Formats: sequence, C-alpha cells, structure tokens
Amino acid sequence: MLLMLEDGSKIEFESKEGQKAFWHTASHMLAQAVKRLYPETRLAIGPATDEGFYYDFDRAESFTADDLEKLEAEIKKIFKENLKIERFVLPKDEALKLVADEPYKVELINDLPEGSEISFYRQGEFTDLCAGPHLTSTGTVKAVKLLACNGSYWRGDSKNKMLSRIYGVAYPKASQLEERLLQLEEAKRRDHNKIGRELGYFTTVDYIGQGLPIFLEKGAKTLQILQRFVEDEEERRGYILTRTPFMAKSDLYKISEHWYHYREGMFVLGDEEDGKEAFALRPMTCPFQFQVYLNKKRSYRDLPMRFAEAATLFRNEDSGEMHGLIRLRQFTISEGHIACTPEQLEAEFRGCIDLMLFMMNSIGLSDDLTYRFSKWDPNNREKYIGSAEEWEVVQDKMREILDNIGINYVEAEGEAAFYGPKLDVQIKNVHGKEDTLVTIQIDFQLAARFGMTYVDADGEAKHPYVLHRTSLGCYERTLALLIEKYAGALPTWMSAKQVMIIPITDRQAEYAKEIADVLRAGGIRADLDGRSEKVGYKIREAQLDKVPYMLILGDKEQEDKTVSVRSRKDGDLGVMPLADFTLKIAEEIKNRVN
RNA sequence: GCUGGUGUAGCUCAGUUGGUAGAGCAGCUGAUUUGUAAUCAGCAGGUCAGGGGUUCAAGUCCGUUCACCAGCUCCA
Repeated sequence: MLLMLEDGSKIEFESKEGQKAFWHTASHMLAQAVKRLYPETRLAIGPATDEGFYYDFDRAESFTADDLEKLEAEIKKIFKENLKIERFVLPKDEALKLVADEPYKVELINDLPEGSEISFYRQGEFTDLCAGPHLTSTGTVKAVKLLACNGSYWRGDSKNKMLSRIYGVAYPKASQLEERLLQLEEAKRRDHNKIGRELGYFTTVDYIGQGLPIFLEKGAKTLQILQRFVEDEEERRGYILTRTPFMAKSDLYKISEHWYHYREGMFVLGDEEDGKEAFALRPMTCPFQFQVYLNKKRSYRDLPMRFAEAATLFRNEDSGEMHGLIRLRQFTISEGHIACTPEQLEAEFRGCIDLMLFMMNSIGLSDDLTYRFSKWDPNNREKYIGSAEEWEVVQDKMREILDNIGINYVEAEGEAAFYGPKLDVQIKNVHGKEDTLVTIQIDFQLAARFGMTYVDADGEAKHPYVLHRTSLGCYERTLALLIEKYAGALPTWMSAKQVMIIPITDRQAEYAKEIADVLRAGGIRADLDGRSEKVGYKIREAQLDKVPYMLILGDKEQEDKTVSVRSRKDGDLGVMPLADFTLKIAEEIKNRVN
C-alpha cells in the first residue's frame, strides 16, 4: 500500500521507513488523544519502533486499562476527523515559547545542537516537536490498538523520573490489525515461559526464590544432552576440561577487582566484618580457570591452551530482572578461556567462531542470529582498563578478523567488556526482545593482572592474549530459545523422550517391553508408559507431550514382529520391522536432523 | 531497584453488596480391551500465595511480605 508523506514523497507502508512514518503519526494521534482527555498530562517522547509505537507521558496517576480503552476510542475519532498534518519550522526562541508548558520538550529543544532546524507538526488543535516524517493526514490510519501501559525512565536513565509509556500498533486496514493481534497471540503460545512450564521443562517455587528454576524431567534431560554434546565437541577440538570451585575467598575477587566493582552483583557468604574470612559465590569463571594456567610455568610451546568447563555462576540480579529461563540468579554457561600468543590470536578467534557456528547449526538457531561488534566508549574511560592505543589496536584487529570471515555485524559503542572488545551473537525471543546468546571476547588486560605469562622463543616472559568465549551460550537461556523456536517440540536428537511405545491392549504389554528394551539398548530414549499395561493406550497424552515418534502395537504387529510408526513431523509412516525403525531413528539422531 | 498488573485444586477458570469453598479436564478405584483429541461409574483432591489487621463473621475490605507477568534500568 502506497502512503503519501507530508513533504509530497510517496512510500510503501510495507517498507521499514513507511511503517515508521505511519507508526510515528499514530503516536502523535495517541498524544493528541491524551491531551484531549487528560489535559494536565505532560508530553515526553513518542517514537515508532520496529514493532509499533509508544509515547511517554508524565501524569500524576498512571493509565488504567479503562483509560486505554477511552484513549483508543478518542484516537478513532481523530482518524475520522481526517485532520491535515502540517510541518513548520521555528527559530529557537519562538520554539521555546510555543512549548513553554511542556518541560520535557523545552529540555529537548535546549539539547539540540546550535543551529539545527527545529521542526513541528500540527494536526488540528495538536502540535508536537518532531523531526518527522509524517503522513499527510490522520485519516490514513484506520485501525489502532493500545497494547500496554508501563513505566519507563525519562531518557532511559534510572536516576530520572519514571514516566508512563503507552505501547500501541496501528494499520491502514482493520484486517492488518487483526492479523497482527493474531500474531501476538501466536507468540504467546510459543513463549518458553508458558509452554516450558506446561510441557514439564521447568517450574518455579515461591519459597525457593526468584531466578532459581526447578528443572523437571524434560528440562533436566535436555540440558544434560546439550552439555554432553558441548563437552564431547570441545574435547574433539583440543579443549582441556577444568573443574573449579563455585566459591572463593574475597581475596580472589580483590585481585580480579570484582570485590570493588561488582560487589552488588555477588552473593557474599560469611562475616567480613570481624576479620573472619568472607567468601562469595562466583559470578564468573575467569579467575578460577586462570589458576589452571598459573599452576605451572608456561612456554610458548604450550600455547594455545584452551580451557572449557560447564560453569555454574551466581549473580544477585535485581528483583525485577529475572525472566523465565532467560535471566536467572544461578545459571550454567558453556564457558571457556583460551590463552594464546599474538600470532595465534586470529586462528583462535576464528576457531571460536567456527565452534559457535557449529553449535548453532546443530541446534538449528543459526538462521535467527545477528552479530554485534561491541566496542568500548572512548568518552567513558573509567569503565575500561587499558590505554586508548591498546583498545584501538585490538579493535582494529577484531574488525579485520570479522571482515575476513565475512560476518555481517553491526558496531555498538560502549558495549565492550571492561577488559576488551566482544563479538556478541544476538537472538530475538518470541516477543521480539533481543538478548545475547553467545559471546566471544578478546582480553588484552587480565593476563597481566593475574600474572599469567609464557616464556617466548626469545627467552622473554610475555603475557598471553586471553579469549573469553562460550560455544553454546548459557544452557538455560539456550534451552529457552530452543523451546520457543520449536514450540516445545525439540528435534529428536535433543528430545528428552524420543519414542513413546503404545500397546493398544494389554495383550501387547510383553511385546511393548521387549521393544522398549531393544531401543534403550541402542541408546534411544524410549518410554513405555507404566499405565499402558492397565489402561490400554494413551495416544492423546503422547500427542500432547509432542514425542517425536510413537510406536503403536496391536495384535497384528505383535504377530508379525513389526511396529506401526507415527512421526511427529511426517505423520503415519506405516508398518515396518523394528530393525528398520531403529536404523532410521539412529541415523536421524546421529545427523542431528532439526 | 522502579512503574503497572496478577495470585482460588496438578491445569483452565466460577465464586453475588463480607454469611458453611465450586465446575470441567488431569489423578485414584472399578468396569470397558478399544487403531489416533475426550468410554462409563464412583472416589479423592484446597491453611483461597504467606504473616498481620478490621469485623459477630474475610476468598471477598485494609496493610505488609513473597512469587509470577509486562515494561524501564541493568545483564549471559
């Protein structure tokens, strides 16, 4: 659908820019409705996003669900009024006069660089400071839905006042809105936090606490499968397995400086006041795994050294931060550190990316990833250690490697770790919210801090580079994304239960046991429902469990020593000898078919 | 941590202006022995998230703690 913009240009609604102009116009209509119904409200900002639009308001009481309905009705009036949208530009003094009653707008204008154009958009009685672009009239918007009202800080800073943010979506056709609302419903049906609980992956208990999930049979099993997969693959790739403590004396964290900079985020045990020893649960693995390196004097001939561990970490997150399996207080990461020489850095970095891609391909998430090159912020020096020159050199090296590999990344300033730049592998959850799944970091600082050295060919002691990396990411978070990707029905190779055996009557009970034994002996996770002997069959339950394969056994199958196979993916596969089925599923598991 | 919402049986939900806690599904027992989303009958299941307060009387009103959800901030 072609949209007309107020500057005379035309744009497709389906294009990203078109959608933004449309949603931005809708956000102005929301602000107009708010000013009509609640004139005492002060306006902050109201941009379009990739998903829709929002507007931040400052009002004594927050908006209720009832208010949202009224506002929706008022917006509908505004689009029926078909108000013309006009742009105009004012000099700074006149602009400030125009928005004198809107303190947030005054602040925005005062913060504009000197000499920049200050533009406004007017529709009917409503005028807003805005860079545009916008539609030509409010009549183009035909359908709107206000989705939620939440708090948000002015300018995204938690030191500032909390405002009320109203989220919404809008479309040129009612049918498009309906379609979008259906999509949102569908997303909820895939939400790992909902179906993960329903399908028996995990649960939470209020008297255990926030961010501490209980993994149920299915979740625990899948986590074990993933961990074994990672450990086997890393062993194949020359990693050295480590096993380090979950806690340490404060002394360790004083060397790493976590004690001074990350104290809030740690669970501290013991009494540090009385001169007694204080301990803390580990929030990261680095200083523990470094001790393996430090255990002996190292030569350049030892390098690269690759260490790996399924490392359980503890972070005392703020109470509002936890979310399903995405953000936890205790979690296990496929952790690893590589010590190497400068000459080995590129090959090792490439190796990390190759391993990460292998993992993501194996679990089927590789198509959903984006890459972020996280750099330091030269204007915020106190957040980072090391000199500007060192940072620039390492970042240039990292960019060069990334370009050589041909990874399509976005650069993000101020997202680096305090000791070096990162490649963050990002993924969006079912609600469109982005999180880091995997991270690979170059560290040119901590080796010196921990006294890690190697004797080089020239006899000099030197500090190695350290790569901090994960391969599969944090197991719990990755499981969450997998549950959402596959709507709870994981590929056969990582399914906690691969085959459900269903005898139709108790005459087949013995045969069913026989088949279960054969499959289990072949390493296939086959389940013979304990109640099958009594009840007959439980096909309905098996479907709900979304088992990849069901074997249905009747008199005929028993007599012919065959199985009737029903596949989750391919439906009814007919009757076949057990050996044929065993070969088929073993092949599928071996090749990790997703 | 901040803003808002939610909390009744394993699950989905009823529960009137405060007056003895209910249904369906799941579970158990018995019957049924069946070919792909619901066979029949019976039984059991609850400190209404947890303390506290108001009241003759609280699932319902007030306050508080906890947990869950959405968002902000922060992060793997």
